[in-house]
Amino acid sequence: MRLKKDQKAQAILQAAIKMFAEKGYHQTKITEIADTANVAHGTVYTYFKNKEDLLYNMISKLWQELSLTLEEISNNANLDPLQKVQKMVDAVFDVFTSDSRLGLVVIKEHNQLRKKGMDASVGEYEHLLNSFSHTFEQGVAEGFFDPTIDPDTFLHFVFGGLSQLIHRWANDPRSLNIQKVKEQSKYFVQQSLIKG
Amino acid sequence: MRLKKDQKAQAILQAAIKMFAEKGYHQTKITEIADTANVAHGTVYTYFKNKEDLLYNMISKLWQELSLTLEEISNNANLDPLQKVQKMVDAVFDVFTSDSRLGLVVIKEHNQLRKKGMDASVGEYEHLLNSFSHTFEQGVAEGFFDPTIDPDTFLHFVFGGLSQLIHRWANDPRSLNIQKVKEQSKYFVQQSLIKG
Amino acid sequence: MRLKKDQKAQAILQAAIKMFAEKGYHQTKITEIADTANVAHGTVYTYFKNKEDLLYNMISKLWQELSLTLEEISNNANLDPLQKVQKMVDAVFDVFTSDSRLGLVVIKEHNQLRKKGMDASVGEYEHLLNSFSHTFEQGVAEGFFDPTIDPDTFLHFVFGGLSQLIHRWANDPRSLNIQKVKEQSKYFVQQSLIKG
Amino acid sequence: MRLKKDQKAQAILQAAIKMFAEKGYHQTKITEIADTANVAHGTVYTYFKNKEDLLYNMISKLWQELSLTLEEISNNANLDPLQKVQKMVDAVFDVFTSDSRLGLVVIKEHNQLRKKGMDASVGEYEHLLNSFSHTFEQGVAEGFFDPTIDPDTFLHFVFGGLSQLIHRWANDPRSLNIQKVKEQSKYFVQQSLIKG
DNA sequence: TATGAATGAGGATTCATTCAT
DNA sequence: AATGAATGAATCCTCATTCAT
Repeated sequence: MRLKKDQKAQAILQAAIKMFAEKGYHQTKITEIADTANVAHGTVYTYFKNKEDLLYNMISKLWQELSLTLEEISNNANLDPLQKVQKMVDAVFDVFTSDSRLGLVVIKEHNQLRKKGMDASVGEYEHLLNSFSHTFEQGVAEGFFDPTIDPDTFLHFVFGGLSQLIHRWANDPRSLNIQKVKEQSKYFVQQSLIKG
Repeated sequence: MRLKKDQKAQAILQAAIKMFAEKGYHQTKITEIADTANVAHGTVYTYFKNKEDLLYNMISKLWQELSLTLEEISNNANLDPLQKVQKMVDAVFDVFTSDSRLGLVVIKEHNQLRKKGMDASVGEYEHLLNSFSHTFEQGVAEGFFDPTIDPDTFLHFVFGGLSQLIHRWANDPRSLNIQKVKEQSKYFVQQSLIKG
Repeated sequence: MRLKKDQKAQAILQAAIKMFAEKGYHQTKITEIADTANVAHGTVYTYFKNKEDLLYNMISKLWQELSLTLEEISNNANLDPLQKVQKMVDAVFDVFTSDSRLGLVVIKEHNQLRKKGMDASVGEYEHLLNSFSHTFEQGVAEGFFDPTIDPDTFLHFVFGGLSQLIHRWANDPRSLNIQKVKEQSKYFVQQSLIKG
Repeated sequence: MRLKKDQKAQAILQAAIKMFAEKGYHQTKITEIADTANVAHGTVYTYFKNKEDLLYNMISKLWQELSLTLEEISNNANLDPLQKVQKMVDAVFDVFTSDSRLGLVVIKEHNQLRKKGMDASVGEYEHLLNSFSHTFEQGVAEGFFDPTIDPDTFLHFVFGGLSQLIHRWANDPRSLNIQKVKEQSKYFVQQSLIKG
């Protein structure tokens, strides 16, 4: 029973991801999500508070996943700071491209939540920032990274860059070779970080 | 008469920029724009076809401006490729921060048009891409830039990074020192481009 | 459930007939129809695509009814051609006066649909025409009717005449004795048809 | 100056007739009429009180013309009652088909005015009715016409029949031979009127 | 008189959400 | 839990009419 319940919620969430990615949040009707999930539209409200809650759920899910992964990387004693940063970039790509539609939704509609002060990512984002900052400081202390770089600025810059690339790719996967893009991105990051 | 007409259209456009930046496209009512511009809501339709046309106008205006500036930089024979790229980054910051609200709208709502195939920027964006690609190739030929870099990927990456930073700043100007951010951005770009 | 559903649709349709007859199609607001039917205005759109669809439904319903009746008369072997025509006139009166308001709407607003190419009646009208033409030809063949009459012209003439009378009556039932009008009409038709 | 003024009013009225006939009253915008008449749309209000006044003008104009003609026929001592009626039918056809578009407007949009109690035709229609009634009574008195006929009913019947035929013809002039239709109509009228 | 920018009343339609079954 | 009929707030856009120039 418990399992079944989750399955239906999952089906609805997946349907919402699909539709939000294809048509955008505002252009997607609850009815379309319900149809895609093969349930009555009233059922959506059994599992989710409202339309925005669907968005909240999928976005925070991805953020949590990413935040957790970055933390693990940050705490991995077997990696040097540069390796950690490289792995972090990999992780961002992996999370966003594992479900390209979900990634697209997060990138496209994240502002939607921000406006309403429902920003689920605030907490997760700080978490993520901390993981990176920690790694960056470690890198500076160990003489790997350029100490004149502001980690906050750098993080936003890189995150923006990766988002843009992933967004392009998700919209038209054939226009970009995602593996090459990933390698190039890691290279940009490395070049920017290491001491000139 | 002609001047007056343009003035009213400008007032409405400015009001729309203000409201779209503050509340987002979908959350802004035509009535609010009209109120802000001190005209009756019907007047909006005297100057603009519909709500989306307002967005189209402001976005394409900024894109055109940027596209033109980048082309000029690209064609400036007095600058070496690295200087050109630095100036291009400056130009992006300048355009997007000259009217922080307009910049915010463009970054936030650009997808809105993309969906409808009204993407005014497609043409301008290609133009912009060409200006950069040209400069990049020149830089490679003259031995300044790393030839393994894909200019397309790099451009998207940098553009994404800059967008993200500007977006953060425009939402809360006190959270970031825009001049420092600009300098840092140029540094990242330079580090990524020049031969390791 | 099925029954209930139809009942509500019927209530809305009846309300629309009432309002369209009283105020005309363009002067009637959806809200008025909904109020008259004691439902929320949104409910109208649960059962009908839009305002025009309401008109379409009521008009095509009456046309179908009439078309069917005329066909039955036409095929009735127990009647001679003149009797058939007389019965046809009766049928027109009966259909249009059974719900005087519906009749009024059909006569008043039929053009509304015609403009949009939604003319449901085109098919039914041809059907009706055929029933009459068939009867007319039979009448000519059997020597009852004047062969110099063009059945098409005659049909339009009679239909126009009946419409006008019914229209007058429906607008102000006390101004005309509908039974007398019916008898007179049948007399005109008979006089026009039979051989001079 | 006086002439010029009338010319402009005429141009606007003609434009309105054209547009109302083509698109119907509600579907025609003042701007379209003004464009067709090659004046600014504000100018329409210099010559006509409002949109409905345009309709009123064209309709009452035609009614007056017809009313006058019928009166002349009615008073013509050189014609017997049957000849008068025949001429009256001719007159109806002539008036309505002289400007087929105006005829169409009158037939299509006459109700529009009736609703608002602006029925310009009330006076003229009574006039017209009187002309016919007078002729009919003369015909009965002189033994030409069937005294059991109610002239009111007959008039409405005939007027409806003629309207319908003219309407069909005006909408698609090639579908009906108007001269034949006229002759047939006169025949129907004659057959209905004369003593069985 | 002529113009056309400005007005704003007016109304159709959508769709997220509720709730009786 | 599941359904989907019912709701009505929300808002865009139209266009007849006015009036300052």
